[in-house]
Amino acid sequence: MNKKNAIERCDSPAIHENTVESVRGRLPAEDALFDLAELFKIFGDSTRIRILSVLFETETCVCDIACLLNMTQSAISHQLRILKQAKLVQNRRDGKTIYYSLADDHVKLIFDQGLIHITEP
Amino acid sequence: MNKKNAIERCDSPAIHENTVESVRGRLPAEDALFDLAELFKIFGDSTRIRILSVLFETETCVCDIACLLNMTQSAISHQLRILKQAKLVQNRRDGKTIYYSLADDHVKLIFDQGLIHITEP
DNA sequence: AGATCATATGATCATATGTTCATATGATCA
DNA sequence: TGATCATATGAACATATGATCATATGATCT
Repeated sequence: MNKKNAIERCDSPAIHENTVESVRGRLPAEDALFDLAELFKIFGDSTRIRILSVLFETETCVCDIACLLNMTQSAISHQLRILKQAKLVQNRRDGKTIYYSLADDHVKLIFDQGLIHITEP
Repeated sequence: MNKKNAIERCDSPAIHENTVESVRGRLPAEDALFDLAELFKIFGDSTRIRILSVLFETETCVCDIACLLNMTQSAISHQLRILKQAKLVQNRRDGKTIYYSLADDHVKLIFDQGLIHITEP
């Protein structure tokens, strides 16, 4: 077995070539993993998590969310924008007021799955 | 009703006092929400997600992970440290080699729940 | 013991991210 | 129409974060 057969794609050549090759074939697509990381990134901020936990209860306007979380309207608005771009929330206008609500049932499922991990010993 | 009864905890006074007060009582504890955001923050990075997706297949040593992901040993080691501190992975030593594996079944459940959201229309 | 291998870690640096401030937009009401 | 209210947004700034580089640690083998 000469050097050409060794896996040398990186500075740390694999120790277990068989394992590496086997696992490589079963990994999810890079794109999916990237998108998944992006999704969790959205959940990975206290402000956004708190906003979502408010919206789990009821649709809420920007102003009320700001009040509930004791933050500025601007900060909340910026984060709502991110949540909306990620399609986790949606909104509707009623006169001057804009109400935000969850876009999706998955959101709560993901949230709850995380909560289980947090609360269990 | 005088001003003292109005909710003025922030620069954006609530429009719907009843809703705000009602929701306030039902929100999860601040600590839990903070921890939850911290948890999702761990998942919110491509490298860590890719590492986890490797470990879903089999326990793997640092070197092999680096090879699989085409990254340096150091970068992987740093991220494994973060995953371990978050108790998402564990490790065992076998001679010079250190094998990492999932610490918890929840990890895959959270991962999969996110994947559902990604893959569904 | 010395050399080597696998991994860990501290410092550094560039980039990403969240909040603030000022201001813009868009709708309602007098 | 002008004033006001609710929300959105751009710029600026401070902090957080991830990769790299150099080096340390810890185990194995001769």
